[in-house]
Amino acid sequence: MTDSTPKLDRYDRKILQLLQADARLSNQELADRIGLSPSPCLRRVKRLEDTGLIEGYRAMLNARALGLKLMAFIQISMDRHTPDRFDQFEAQIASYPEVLECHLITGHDADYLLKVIVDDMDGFQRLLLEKITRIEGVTGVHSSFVLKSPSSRTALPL
Amino acid sequence: MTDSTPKLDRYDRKILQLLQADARLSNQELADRIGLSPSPCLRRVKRLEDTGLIEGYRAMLNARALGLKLMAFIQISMDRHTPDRFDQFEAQIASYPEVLECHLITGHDADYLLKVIVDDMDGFQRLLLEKITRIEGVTGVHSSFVLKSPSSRTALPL
DNA sequence: CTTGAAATACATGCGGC
DNA sequence: GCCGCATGTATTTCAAG
Repeated sequence: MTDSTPKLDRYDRKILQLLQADARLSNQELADRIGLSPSPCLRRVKRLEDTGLIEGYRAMLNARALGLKLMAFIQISMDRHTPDRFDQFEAQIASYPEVLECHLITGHDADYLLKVIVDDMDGFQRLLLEKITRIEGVTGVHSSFVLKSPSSRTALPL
Repeated sequence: MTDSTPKLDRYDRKILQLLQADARLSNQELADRIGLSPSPCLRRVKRLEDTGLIEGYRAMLNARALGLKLMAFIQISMDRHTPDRFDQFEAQIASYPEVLECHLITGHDADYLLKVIVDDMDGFQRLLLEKITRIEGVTGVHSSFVLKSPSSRTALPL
């Protein structure tokens, strides 16, 4: 589905690396740095966008400067593992902007792992008690608070 | 440190929202959409960049299309909680591009939570056995594999 | 793929409001 | 603080080699 031709030569890889680091590079800059002229460079970027390899360009914001001082991971257990339970849970979760990530996982007693970000403990409490634990089928919840994040990349390894 | 004046009016918020969705918007487009002329719009963007509220602009890539088919979370326990142990661990971890995130957490028996991405189980095994478990002080490791990620945002809630 | 030229769109600074 | 214009620059898009 999301895949296709894994035909990436060194120019494509270079393009991806550079755009992962700075999405606002102009085509000229990009062409210069990969050692190609602007025309083929732009064609490659367009192709990478069209094939879905580049999914988009995002500004990364400083969470703390926005007052989002509390990050946490929440492990969720569900009562039954039926498709409708899961679908409903996922739909609800998708509507909460505080939930940055939701992963269905294997490994221990939990079914989902959520990464959330809120202003403070009060915001966390509201998210947990008024939203997450009220979703049908949620039986267990276990929270871990983030003290610090020594590393956090958006760039995938090439 | 990273904070400062939380003085964000509706224009600033709009700018942040739009750039979070599409970092490649031109200043003109941006100005149009927030209902301001290009000059003050650009001034605001620059200010948001200078104050560190906007940390950068990144291209988001499709991991699966790059052959990165296995994502996992790894919980790490350390033998002793001394600064040098932690510093050394964090420095090592920072040098592994497969580790997308490393969080120092509270909550259960683990000290760190890592989010990693690799090609397949073989790549995971190598990362775990040849790199992570060899770091001094690592005593416990518990892995959870991601089956699917129904939601994954980069945009922070405004 | 490259070069080069034309047309377009852009960022930026200044005066006026 | 904002606007709108003017200017110089950068960018895209074609053509042809």
